[in-house]
Amino acid sequence: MAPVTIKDIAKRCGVGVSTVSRALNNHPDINPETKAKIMEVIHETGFLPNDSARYLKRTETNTIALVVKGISNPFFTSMIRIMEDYVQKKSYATILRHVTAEENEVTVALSLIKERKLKGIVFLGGDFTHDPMLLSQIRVPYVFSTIGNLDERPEGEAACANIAVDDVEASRQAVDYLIGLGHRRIGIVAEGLHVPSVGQLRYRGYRLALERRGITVDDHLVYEITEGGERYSMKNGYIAAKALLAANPDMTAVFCISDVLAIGACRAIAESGKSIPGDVSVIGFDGIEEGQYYIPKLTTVRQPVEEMSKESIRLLFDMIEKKEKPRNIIMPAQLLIGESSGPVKKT
Amino acid sequence: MAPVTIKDIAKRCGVGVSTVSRALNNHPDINPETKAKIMEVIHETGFLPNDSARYLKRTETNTIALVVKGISNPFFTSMIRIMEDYVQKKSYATILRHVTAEENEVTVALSLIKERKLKGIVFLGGDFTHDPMLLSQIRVPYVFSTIGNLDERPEGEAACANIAVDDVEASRQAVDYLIGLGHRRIGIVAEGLHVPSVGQLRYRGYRLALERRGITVDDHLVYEITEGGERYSMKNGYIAAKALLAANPDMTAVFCISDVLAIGACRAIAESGKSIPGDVSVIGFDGIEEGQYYIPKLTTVRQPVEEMSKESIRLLFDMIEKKEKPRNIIMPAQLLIGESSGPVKKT
DNA sequence: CTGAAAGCGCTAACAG
DNA sequence: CTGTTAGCGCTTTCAG
Repeated sequence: MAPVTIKDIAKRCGVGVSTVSRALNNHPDINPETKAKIMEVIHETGFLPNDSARYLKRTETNTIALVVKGISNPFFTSMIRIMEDYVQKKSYATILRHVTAEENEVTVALSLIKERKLKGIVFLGGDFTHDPMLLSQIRVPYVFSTIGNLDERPEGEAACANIAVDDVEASRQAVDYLIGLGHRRIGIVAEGLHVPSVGQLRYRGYRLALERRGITVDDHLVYEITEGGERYSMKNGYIAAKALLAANPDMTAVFCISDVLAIGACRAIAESGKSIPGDVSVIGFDGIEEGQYYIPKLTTVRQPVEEMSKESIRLLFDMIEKKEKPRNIIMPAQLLIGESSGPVKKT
Repeated sequence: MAPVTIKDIAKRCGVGVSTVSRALNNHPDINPETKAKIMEVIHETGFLPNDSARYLKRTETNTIALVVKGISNPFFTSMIRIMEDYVQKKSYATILRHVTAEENEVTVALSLIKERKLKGIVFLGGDFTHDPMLLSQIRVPYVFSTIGNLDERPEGEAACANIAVDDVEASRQAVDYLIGLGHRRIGIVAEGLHVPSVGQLRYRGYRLALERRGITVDDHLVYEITEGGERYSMKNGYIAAKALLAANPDMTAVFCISDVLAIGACRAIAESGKSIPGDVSVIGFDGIEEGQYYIPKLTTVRQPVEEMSKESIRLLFDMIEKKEKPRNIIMPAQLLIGESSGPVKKT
């Protein structure tokens, strides 16, 4: 059964295909009556235009793409929603593309640009560094959102638009807050320590806080997640905290580089018979909604999701519509004090 | 800057376009040397074939689609992963399509089938009932997964393949377990009470449990979520429990029709100064991983995610490859006893 | 306002 | 093994 096409509609209406196309695309140059009749037949037959064919032919569309790596991360979920809303207000369409851990997000973007004739791209999550050759092939404006401070990137990528919090400084403050509470034996659950990554930046903040306060960094207190696949998972946080606890009975606080990890860590601590924050304080990073429903409510470094999302889109449209140059924007992070942190227990 | 096409590659290699196409698609009828040379040029130029054009031309592809409504629901996240793996083992490609609350999943599926020449569809989440006219237009095998027991569906849809747990019975057992623990004043946080939906089935199980034990159903203990958008959210669970608690000081247990709701409810109970399960027991539904990291660990009705996912794909392929008829499969749910439920406090 | 005709980039016969 | 050719379904000039 051949599917119904624009030709069939044209035949049934006794008009040419171009007229049907005009009806479909809300073209002004069409008789309202003709249009009404065509639309009726379209509904009757349940005709759905073939997007592949449309995009193949079109030379430009008002569409941008959100290319997301790690879609299961709840931190991104809310950003996606806000961005989609905001793009819609600009009368642009959004296409959401999830890339797996194995795919290269730049390649995926390149492919989408060609096929969907995109006006711009927002990258959410994903790798910190990219092949400059590949990157240079992107001929439309694009923005990296929440992928770490640009200044930390290799030289070649300095021209990219970028929006993020100052991961190093925000982490430093979080750990400094723990130190202020009297903690000295502070663990960290991190990832990507030896490659340019958000994890590395946050780890650097951790070290910085300790060093400035004259506390020696003890490698036994550093847990690096190396497990493949979804690194930022509760399970990994759980495993990490178990290991840290076992190796450091004197540890009184843990800084986790994401809330999801922190939740897993809390569970491990609770299971070991210790109380939070009585025996061990826990701090996360991101400020996901879930953390506020956790018991205890998570202390965390809150990234300004709403503003970052809007700013990402704003920046992208500045480049698309006003031909502005890529900018590098640092957003303020905020330490959100919940119930998972407290003063160190007097001994 | 016109993007590089298959023609450019052909020209640069001094071959015809069809030879390039053959190289691209691993066609056997091609000289290995020619192919190697073509592939080299392809990599050099960074050529990416235009999928729209490919799919437009192709008459069939070994592809199935996962059409998911409510992608932020963690319960689906793991199912998606398992299904994708399993489909890959069958040497088929998967395309994951997220549909928003406003979109109609059947329409989306219809459009995908035409464009991507799909062999089959799995619907995950989404509406319980569909326009039979629309449904009948789907000309490839499809399976509804975790969308409630088919027997409860209107007559016209009896021919659909369906995989789910027995929502009514599983809910009945969960509530019966609470009754066995001595609870009499049991609240429920549900959704879609008056429309055919998973929520309605689970609510029916709740009523059934009470009735069989001779406990009168008290409408004050029933909270129906009506808030638009994402209904299954921690926030809604939180709001619901707050309301139930305020209206029923004597309530000693709450059955939530999803784990996400249950987590929100726990937080509300904890904030009201009551203890879980000391003062109030909480039971969820789904068995998401997150629930096992929650404090207290959630008591829940666990859906067999792994088996349901595999069975969904197996069923779909039985229909695709062996031309089997649609079947209706009921999977066993299992009450997973955690730390959020316990005997009613003696007064 | 409307129709005819020319492709978009690719695959799939069909001849060599 | 390889090149030529005819469209896939649609949008878009370009003439009416």
